[in-house]
Amino acid sequence: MIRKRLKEVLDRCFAAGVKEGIWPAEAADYTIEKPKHEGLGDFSTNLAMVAAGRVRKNPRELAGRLREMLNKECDLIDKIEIAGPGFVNFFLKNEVWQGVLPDICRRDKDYGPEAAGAGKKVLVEFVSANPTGPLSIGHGRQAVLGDAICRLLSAVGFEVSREYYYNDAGRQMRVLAGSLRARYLELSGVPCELPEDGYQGEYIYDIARDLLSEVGDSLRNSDDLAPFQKRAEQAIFKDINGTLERLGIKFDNYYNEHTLYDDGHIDDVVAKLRAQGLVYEKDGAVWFKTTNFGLEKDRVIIKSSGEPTYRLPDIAYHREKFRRGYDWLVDIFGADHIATVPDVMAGIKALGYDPDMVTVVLHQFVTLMRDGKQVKMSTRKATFVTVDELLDEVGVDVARFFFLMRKADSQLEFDLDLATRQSQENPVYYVQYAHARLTSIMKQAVENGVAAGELSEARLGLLVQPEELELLRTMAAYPGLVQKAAVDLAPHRLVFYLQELAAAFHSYYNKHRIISAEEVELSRARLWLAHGLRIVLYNGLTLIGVRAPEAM
RNA sequence: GCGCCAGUAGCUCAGCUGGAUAGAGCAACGGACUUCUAAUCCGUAGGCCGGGGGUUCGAAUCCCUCCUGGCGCACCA
Repeated sequence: MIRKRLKEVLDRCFAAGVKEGIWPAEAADYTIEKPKHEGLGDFSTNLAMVAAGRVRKNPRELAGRLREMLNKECDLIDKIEIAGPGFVNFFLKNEVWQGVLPDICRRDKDYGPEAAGAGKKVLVEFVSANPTGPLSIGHGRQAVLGDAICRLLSAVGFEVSREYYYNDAGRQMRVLAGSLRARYLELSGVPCELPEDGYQGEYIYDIARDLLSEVGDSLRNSDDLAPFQKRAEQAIFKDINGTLERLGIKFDNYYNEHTLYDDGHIDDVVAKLRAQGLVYEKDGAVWFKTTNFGLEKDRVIIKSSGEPTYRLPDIAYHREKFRRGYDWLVDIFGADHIATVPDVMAGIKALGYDPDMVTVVLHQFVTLMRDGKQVKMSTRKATFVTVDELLDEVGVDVARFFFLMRKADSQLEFDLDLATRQSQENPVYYVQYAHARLTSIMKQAVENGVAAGELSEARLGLLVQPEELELLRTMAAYPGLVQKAAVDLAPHRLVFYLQELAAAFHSYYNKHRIISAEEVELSRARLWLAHGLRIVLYNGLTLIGVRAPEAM
């Protein structure tokens, strides 16, 4: 907000300067940012340096001209300094910062970004785990990441649809059904080996036990895998959905790969590609000429067995997403799925759609650390830790916060020792504690008869301590930060911001008293500051799906 | 061999569109509770931003190259 106001002033001066021939119009790509170090002002611009680079003039001289022009604009700016190689630093008036508080308090839960994406429809696909077993830690990261991204996009005005894509057919599911059948037979007294590459997890036994107690041994002589497959899928989806519910995640739609076959989309995609000469037969299989799109080699889309590979439905699925009329498609995949991305993009392009409308967020893996050592996980041996087990151990708030602490590109080391610590070093509690503390102060104030009074009568000009102004500056940056985090699909920035804001508050709290019977006016102003802080913390925590407790 | 991601303090990681003196948490060390919640704070220490070249007013950030780690490179998903 404030940056925007300053930018308008600066743009006006820049335009005037262009007219006078002081700097060229091409220098318009200058930026305005917050200096890294204290004492360099509230904002800073590189305008003079960018311009000087174009016309071979001394940047400090141009900075001087800029300052002269800006000196007439005094409603925001208190002081202007020229520093370093030619930065122009702005020191804004305290009133500017104090002025953000009424805005925050009045908007309350609505305080945040403007709806820049207004009306645009975005489809976010995430989790998309096939029903072959419980959600693992990696899925957990993806689920929370995807959910946070959705929340952010909604916050900036996008119309968000959350979709879970799954496949309940094919080899994987047959193996799953075979595994269940084996366990079922074993439990009903018929010795039976797991099929090759079978699912070894304990959860298969659980499903088998339920099945046995329900239908008895009536399936003992059945060679048909269908009832086993159906049973396994139902049970596993129930489990997955239970986990997602615990995490506070809801999907708008579950898209079954099978509908792509039923509705003829698979055949149609092949026909369309074939019509363009992008498909050929070799070794009994059907190949897609991905080399036409700059890729290294062609890929099989229909196996010699007649079964499509995952690529074909993936392409058809993405085409359906386009056809359903979204403005933006976001896919969230684990790093192990990277190989599919170029193939799908090639397919989309071949079918006449714009791959630039798809953004793929690839996230790296999660390693669990316990007692300073890595917890070894293997899906095959079923030694993985499930999201459910993690939630049992650390709770939803901690799990969500930890999953969001790293950018998607980084591998995430989940430190269970740190996560389970109920106090001190745990960053989740650190932020939550700030909110609880603020709540407690507000309550305390009422009990002591030092109520904040009317906002319109509060003397916010009394908030002149460096720590207070710093808090106000940070609070003012919140909407812009959320905005940027949303369009960049980077929720970790919000997590870092919240830690920063909490730290600034804790520090302030230890240095200054908010409630004071002697200085009533100051108390009132500070209580409004506390109120505003509480709003920003609450909104930020809510946006990442972490609770903002009133007491701890 | 090829592709993607990463390499920043002892450990885990931020660092947005290239900006000024490189940031946080944890761990370590030394302090602060008769006071609004000490799940807190203050202070100290800790760095060839993997190496080497380049681009420019200016590089952790961009380009090239090499090294290390992770993940891919199926007629699995």
